[in-house]
Amino acid sequence: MRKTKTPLPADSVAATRTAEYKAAVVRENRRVTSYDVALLAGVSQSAVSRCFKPGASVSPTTYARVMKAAAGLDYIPNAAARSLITRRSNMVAVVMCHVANLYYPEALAELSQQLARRGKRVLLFTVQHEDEVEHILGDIWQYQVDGAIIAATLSDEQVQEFERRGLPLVVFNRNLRGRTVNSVLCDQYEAGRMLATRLAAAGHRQFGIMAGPDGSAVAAERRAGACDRLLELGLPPPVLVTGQFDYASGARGLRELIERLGHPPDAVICGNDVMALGCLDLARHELGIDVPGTMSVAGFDAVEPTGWLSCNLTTLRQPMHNMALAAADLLTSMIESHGSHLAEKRTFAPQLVPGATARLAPLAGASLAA
Amino acid sequence: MRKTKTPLPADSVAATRTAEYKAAVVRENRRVTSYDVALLAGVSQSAVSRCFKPGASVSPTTYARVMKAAAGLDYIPNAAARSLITRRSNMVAVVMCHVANLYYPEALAELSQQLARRGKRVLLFTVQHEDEVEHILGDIWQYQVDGAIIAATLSDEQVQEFERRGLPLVVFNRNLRGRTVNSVLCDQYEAGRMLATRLAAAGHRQFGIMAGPDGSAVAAERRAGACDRLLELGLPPPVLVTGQFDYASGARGLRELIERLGHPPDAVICGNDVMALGCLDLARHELGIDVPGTMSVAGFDAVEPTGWLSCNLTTLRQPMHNMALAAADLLTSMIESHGSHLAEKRTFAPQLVPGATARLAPLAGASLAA
DNA sequence: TTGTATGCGTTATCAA
DNA sequence: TTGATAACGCATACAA
Repeated sequence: MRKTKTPLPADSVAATRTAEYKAAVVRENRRVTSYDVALLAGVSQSAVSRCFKPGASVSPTTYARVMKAAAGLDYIPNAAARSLITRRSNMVAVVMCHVANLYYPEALAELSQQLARRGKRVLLFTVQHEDEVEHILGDIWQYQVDGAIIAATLSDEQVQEFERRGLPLVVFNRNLRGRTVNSVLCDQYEAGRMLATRLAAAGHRQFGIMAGPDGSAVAAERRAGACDRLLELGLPPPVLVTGQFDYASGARGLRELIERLGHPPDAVICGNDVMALGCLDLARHELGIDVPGTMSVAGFDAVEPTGWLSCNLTTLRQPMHNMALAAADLLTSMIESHGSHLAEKRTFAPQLVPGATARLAPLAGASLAA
Repeated sequence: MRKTKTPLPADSVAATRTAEYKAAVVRENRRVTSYDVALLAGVSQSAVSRCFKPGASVSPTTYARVMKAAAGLDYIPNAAARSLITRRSNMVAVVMCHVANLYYPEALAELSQQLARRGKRVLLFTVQHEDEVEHILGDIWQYQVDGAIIAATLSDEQVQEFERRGLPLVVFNRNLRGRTVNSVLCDQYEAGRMLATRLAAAGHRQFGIMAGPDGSAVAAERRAGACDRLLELGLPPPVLVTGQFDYASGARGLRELIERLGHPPDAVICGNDVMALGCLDLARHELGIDVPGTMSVAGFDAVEPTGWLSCNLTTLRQPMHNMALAAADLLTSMIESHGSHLAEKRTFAPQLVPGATARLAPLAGASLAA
């Protein structure tokens, strides 16, 4: 204790006491708790707790003293302890497959933002293939998240486990047939149909379809939509190849299409943009094919590079912002309703981005206006 | 109770008891706890706890009984409760600025994977601008993460707060001058120098430098490296413009360069790849400039599209995989050493990706061999 | 190896 | 409005 002739001003005394407290906490290798703050502020621990709960009843003077003590001690409530009793962790598990791919980051960024706006943080689970999801479910249960948004295909058993555990679940961009589960998706089947319709209307007859990998549900639906529509229209059966959703696959796919047909198809519908760009580059820069003069190329997703001059791809956009918003809303609503929320499927329409790599017929509405 | 003439087989009895337990848990609106498992397995709660702790001493029979009971009740230890006592949440905060940008997703995916391998999960904090970081620090303290990896510039005070709270911190790809803080980075200054050197050696004299936004430390270092090197080489002062790291900025920047010079520069060093591609597209497709014949264009990051045929950009690659690995290692080591880990800065060299948008002189070594 | 007892840091209930 | 007290679900020291 330092001795002074004149008594210390109140502020200084407070500062000294605060410093002593902090030293004690460090010495005893503890964390700063609400109890420390209470002691320093001269109130009960529950008073401190109430000060950090919005809308609790505390007198202004108590509040001020507590906040001052808390600030001095760098006190922040411990979310783990809180979640133990409130049963709310304010964390949401987000599961994604290829975060490094071009389309997921946008979804993730939007989700993170929308959830943050609702006071929830994203606990991220990345996985290389969709079938690895099983391995991380255990972690999801452990971490006591308030809910999960999963951009992967779940089995019936897996969905049931969510239900059994009462864990709110939103499936993102996967169409789980036969299961009533909350989901947000872009209508991939319709997207495939739409592209086929518009291309066919422009006079293309021989189609090549370069689908995504076999494991992908999204790929399967886009392919099915396009194929079904072409069949309906009575066009010659399209030639079908598959790729891995990557750039190299796009080039390989086009080579295979040409080999099987003996010539380039009139139009190539690619499973996603990256494949479409691989296809496009090969056609233009290696094979010297006139796109869209003699061959049209289109993709899905409208990822950023498709808007660039040198790409300017014809593609279909998924309204990612709205989808993320919907997912966050659905999940929040489930969390808040404690399971009484009815399962809902929110499907968004894809939006055609004309680009310059495909000849498209004008819309019916446009021709009327002409 | 169902009455049966013959006694139920042991398995069936167990199943019935398990079902009763589950029903009770639901009825009382509780969660399944280690205590429930203990009761069902006929052991103490601590025995259950030990069964879920790797390397604890439990007899095989106890272990088997506990695990059976646990499986029957879908029991999983509660990580929040555990973290309260172990002081480990097994969560790491990752803070990033524009997750939707092309370069971050790769970093995030790598980080998530490397951390998962070490038993840690990523709690994601996304932010629009680097100066918003301040707002999320409070959340970081709350969530009791074991450490943080931050891809944003921190102020001295902010770094000090991490130290004060004893929270392990790794700064990702930001060079915090004057502060001893663990960081992993790619040498952006050297990258700028390298590009200037190689372009100058190929005979380019009049440079345009299209830097990234003013707020970005990475942008500033790349620009400084290039400028300093050009000055050293005694070349005419480069014309300097800035952009926002986006595609549109690249085109705008080139227009501005041409306007200020009266003609295209010999070479444009762009602050990142996306701007470089914007610049390149404008030059080739709108202005009809021969790239790299009369003007060279180069960028930084080697994001995926730069490898595509129609882009094939000359750029510098950051060894993201190694950087993520280093960051995860640094952080784990800090966490495990309880603060005795000495601050370390791990700097990785950028790697030139020649591409086809810039004339580059052969390396000194190559010319010797000739 | 096993069980008992205690504490982690908070919120919630209730009486004052 | 305030304070005492009891959970929340687990891990750990200690005794058996």
